Amino acid sequence: MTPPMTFTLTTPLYYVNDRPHLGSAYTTLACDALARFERLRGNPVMFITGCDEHGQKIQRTAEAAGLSPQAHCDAVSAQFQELWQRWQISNDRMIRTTDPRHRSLVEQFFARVQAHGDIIEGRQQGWYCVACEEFKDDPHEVQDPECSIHRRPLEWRDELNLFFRLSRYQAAIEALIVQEGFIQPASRRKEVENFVAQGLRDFSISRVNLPWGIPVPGHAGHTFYVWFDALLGYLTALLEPGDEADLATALSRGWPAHVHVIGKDILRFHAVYWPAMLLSAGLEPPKRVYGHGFLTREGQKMGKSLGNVLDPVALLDRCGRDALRWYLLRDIAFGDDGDFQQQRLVDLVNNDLANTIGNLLNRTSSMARRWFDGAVPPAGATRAGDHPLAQAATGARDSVIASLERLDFQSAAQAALQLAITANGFLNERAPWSRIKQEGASTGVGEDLYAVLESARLVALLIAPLVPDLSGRMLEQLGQSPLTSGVPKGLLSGADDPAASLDVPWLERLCWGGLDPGQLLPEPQPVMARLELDAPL
RNA sequence: GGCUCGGUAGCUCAGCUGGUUAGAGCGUGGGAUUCAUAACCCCAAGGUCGGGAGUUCAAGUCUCCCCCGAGCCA
Repeated sequence: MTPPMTFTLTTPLYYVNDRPHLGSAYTTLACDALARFERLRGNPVMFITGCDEHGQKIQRTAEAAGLSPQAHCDAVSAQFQELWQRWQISNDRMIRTTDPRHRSLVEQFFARVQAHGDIIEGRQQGWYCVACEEFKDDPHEVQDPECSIHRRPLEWRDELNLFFRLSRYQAAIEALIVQEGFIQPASRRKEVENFVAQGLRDFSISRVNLPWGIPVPGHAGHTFYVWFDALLGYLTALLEPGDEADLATALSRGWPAHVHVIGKDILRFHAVYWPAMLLSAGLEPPKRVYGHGFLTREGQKMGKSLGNVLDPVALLDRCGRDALRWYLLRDIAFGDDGDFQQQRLVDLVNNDLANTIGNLLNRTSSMARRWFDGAVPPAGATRAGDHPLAQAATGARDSVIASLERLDFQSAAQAALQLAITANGFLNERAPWSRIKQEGASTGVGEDLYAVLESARLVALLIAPLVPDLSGRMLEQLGQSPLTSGVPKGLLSGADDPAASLDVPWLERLCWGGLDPGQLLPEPQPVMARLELDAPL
C-alpha cells in the first residue's frame, strides 16, 4: 500500500503592513477546520500559514513608525503568531518571507525560470500604487491620479525592470483554469477567465531603489517584486526544520498543494500569475485555489475610517473560541460574502450550541445517571444499525464528510446540528421521564437513552473539526477518549506516527454503536455556556 | 463604458431543466412539557417573489427594458 499523499493546504501569507484583522482570522480558521478534518480522516497534513514581509509599503510603514523594516516585521508577525495560538490554529508551519532559507529558494526558483527563457529586461513606465504594490494601466485623471481602491495618489515610475514572460503561458493558463474545480467556488471562475481572455501580458518582477526586498542575482540594484517572491513562501514552508534550503527537497515534502485558500481579492495572483511561474520553473501548479468571500459588520464594510473593525483578539476574549468558530463557519457560506451580526452570533451560539447540542447531552446524561447507576444504559437492540437515530447519524456523517471535502463548512455544521435536533425530537417523543414511572419500562427507557447518548457522541465527533474544544468537552462528558485533530505533525511523539493512530481512528469511531453500555458518566456539567453580551463588541 | 453576479417573509438565505395553497433557520406570538443550560417539543402569523412589458394553457422560475446593490475589467 502506498502511503497517503500529504494533504498540503495554505492560507494567504499575510502582509505584515498592519496588525491582524478579523478577515485574516476568518481565512485561517477555515483552513484550520479543513486541516483538522483531513487529520481526523487519517491523512498526513501540511497546513501552512505565514507572513509576506517584503515590499515598499512595509518599508514605508516601518519608516513612519521609526523602526527598521526587520523590526517592524518581527513585531507584526509576532502578533500573527500569537493570534494563531490564541485561536488554537493547528498550522504545521508559519513561514516568513524574511526567512534566510526563503531567499535561497527564491534564487533557485528564479534561476529555473531564467534558464527557461522567461526573464527579459524591459522598461516599466507608468503609475504605481504603493498600497496595491501594483502598476495601474490607465488612470482616469490625467493630473494627480489616485488609486481607485486606496484613494491614494499614484506615483509615476519609469525604470528598467525585469519581466516575467507571462504572455507565453496564455494557452497553458487557459487550459488550467477551465479545469473543473481548479478555481473555487465556480462562481468566481468567470472573472478570472475574462481577465485571461483579454490576453496575458508580461509583468515586471523587479524593482529598483527598493532595498527592502530580496536582491535579484546578477542584477545589482534590483530587488524582487513582492508578488514574485511571496508565494514561494509556500515552498520554503515545506522544508523540515533541519533541511538544507534546497528547492528539490522542498518539493518532495508535499507539492503540489491540494488547495490554496485565499480571499477573493487575490484570486488572480494565485490562479494566474503563480501557476504560470510554477510552470515556468517546471513545477506543478496547485490542485485548486479557493477564493472565499469577505466579512462585513452589521451590513457595513469594516474599515479604519468607519472605526468599526472587529479586533480578533478582543473578540476571542469576549466570546470564546467555540462561539466564534461556530458562528463564522456555520452561518456564513464560505464562498460568499458574509455579514457579522452580533445578535445573530448570540442567537446561533445559544440555540445551536448551548440549547440544542449542549442541552441534549446534559439532559440525557442526567437521566441515564439517575436511573442506570451513573452509567450508559444497556443498549439492547438499539446498538444495531436500523435504529432511526442510527439512520439519522449515518446520514449526518456522510453529509458532514461530503460537505467538508468541498469546504462547505456551513452545510457540515448544519448536518451535525440536524442530528442533535433529531435526537431531541426523539427524546421528546419517547418521554423517558414519564415512562420510567411505569412498571417494567426500565429496559425500553434505557435503550432510548442509549440511542440518544450515542447520537450525542456522534455529534461530538462530527463537530470536532469545526469546534474542537466543545467536541472535546462533550466526549469527556461521555467518558470518551479525546481526539487529536489539532496536533501538528512536529508535535507528535513519533514523527511517523500520525495522530489518528494514537487511538481508534475518527472514521471508525463514527460508526453507530461505539458507546459502551456500562461506561460511567461523569456528573453532567454544561458543555457550552450561553453567550451573554451586555455591550456591543 | 464593457462584462459578471445578486435584488424572494423583520433578518440571513433555499427554490433544478416554467406546472397544485412560494420554503428553511433565526426573530416574533401561542400551546404542551418538566429529564435538562427559563432549555427541549409542537403550532401560528408574516411575502402583489425590485418595477414594467412580453412569450405561454401556466412564470420567482424564460425574453426585453428600467431601477437598486456588489464585483471584475477598462
